[in-house]
Amino acid sequence: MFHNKIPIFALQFKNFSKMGVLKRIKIKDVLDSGAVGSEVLIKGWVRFFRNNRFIVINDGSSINNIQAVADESVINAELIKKITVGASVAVTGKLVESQGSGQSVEIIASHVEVIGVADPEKYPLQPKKHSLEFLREIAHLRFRTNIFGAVTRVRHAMIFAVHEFFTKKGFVNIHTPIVTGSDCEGAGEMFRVSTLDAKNPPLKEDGSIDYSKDFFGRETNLTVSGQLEGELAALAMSDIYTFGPTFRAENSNTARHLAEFWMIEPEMAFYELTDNMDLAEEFLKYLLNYALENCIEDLQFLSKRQQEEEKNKPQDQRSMELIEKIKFVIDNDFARITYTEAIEILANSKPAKKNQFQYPIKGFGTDLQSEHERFLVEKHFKRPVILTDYPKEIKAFYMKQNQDGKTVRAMDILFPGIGEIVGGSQREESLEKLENRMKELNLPVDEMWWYMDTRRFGSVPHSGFGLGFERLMLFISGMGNIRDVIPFPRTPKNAEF
RNA sequence: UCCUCAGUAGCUCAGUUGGUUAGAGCGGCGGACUGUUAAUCCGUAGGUCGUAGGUUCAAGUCCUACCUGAGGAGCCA
Repeated sequence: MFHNKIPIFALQFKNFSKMGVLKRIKIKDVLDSGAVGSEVLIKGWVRFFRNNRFIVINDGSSINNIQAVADESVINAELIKKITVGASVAVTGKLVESQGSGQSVEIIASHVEVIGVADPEKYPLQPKKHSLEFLREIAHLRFRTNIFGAVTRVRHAMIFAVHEFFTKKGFVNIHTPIVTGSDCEGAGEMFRVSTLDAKNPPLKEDGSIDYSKDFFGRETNLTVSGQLEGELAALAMSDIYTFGPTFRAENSNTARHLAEFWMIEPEMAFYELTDNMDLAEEFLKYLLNYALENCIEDLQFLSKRQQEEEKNKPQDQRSMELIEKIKFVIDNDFARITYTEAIEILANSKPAKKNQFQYPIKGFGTDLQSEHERFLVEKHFKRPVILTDYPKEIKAFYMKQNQDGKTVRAMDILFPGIGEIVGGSQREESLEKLENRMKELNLPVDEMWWYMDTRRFGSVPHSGFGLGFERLMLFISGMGNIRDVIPFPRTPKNAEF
């Protein structure tokens, strides 16, 4: 996806090593080159083998396969038995225009080698549709399917685009710690990290576990967010971002939650809430646009897959066509409203008046539920929505308090079908206000001395947000389950592979 | 964690109010086939019906518990 079309002479030149030996070329490059007449060597895995003659091969470089045509003179009966779905092969031959109708070019094989056989009695992937649930059980092999090939390539493109966007904007990438000693990151249950003997841990006099004997000399966990450390860096480097794994030990069993997921967290000094929203919106649109420009074939395939999956659904429950949906988000401003305005809209909405909300809107202070967010995004505004200025009670301690004494400078971006894709805020830069809020919430101010120091010395207004990378992948791929947009999902009761 | 649904061949599923020997398509295996497109055609093997109890003359089918998965909810990104 990052290669330009290679002119024929270039392909022919790259085709051979200095020793004059034919070099392997990726199938994507062969197809893009259109270098009909060239001698090529391709290597990959057999997807189909038809009529003892047509070997269809994929090497992961493209959603598209290449067909090799092998005469009896090239593959004898013994070799034919080894060419099965899933086997790895190397094919040498001349690239020609195809006589068949399913592909524009194909390779007339002069030599076929089976590199590794795949016992067809045991190989679980058949040339037919498999359920996504079944493929999850064979996650080690599902890269070999069209769907996961496409998702994996798009995922890579998005990773690259994240770094490109921030690099272009002068942001600095920070690796924040994965093992953390702070227990007030306030984002849910954490996984303990310990080298103590689980059956027989050292105890203190009162019978509690003595973590001073543990590896780090204190109780430690896997991080639930790199934000606090990100703030430290931003208050010196100006603009930073993190892109790392995050762990939540919540017993969440949904299509939108993982116990281990990847999060992008930019943190910007001298940014107020509006700057923060502007950046987040620009960022999301950049990523979507990057996908359209670099992954169109994969997106077209994923779009077809989604439509196929949804064809049995009633018309009004079907998703907008994937590429159309992506373009729509790029082309339209996100709606921006305050929490208080959202409550008003919801209170006056049809479902509220007809008592159709499972959780009724009880005015200011009501925590918005999925059904409310969905109404705002999918029914009322019909585009992404940024909600700001939430009641301080339902948000984290570090968010900047507004003058009204009731709300904080938070912002959540809600996407259709996904819900919250971004959560962020302007941070409280006043040492006094931050300390008071932490005391109200019984948070250990002393233990957080390093965090408080940034407010003590040269504090400035600053903001940041977190983007759940897999949620972005859900939106961009049209997949319905977050377990299908990460190679090896970690969820309650599942850490296989 | 809560609610609902599901678990039958390698995969996708059918299996009636409990009643003889549990079926199909795909895949596999054997064979045919030199321009196929999820190739096609002929033949064939393959099942402790999620696990453990229970009800019954009789359980894939009914009951209980547990395991696993899916959809929805909560928590959130």
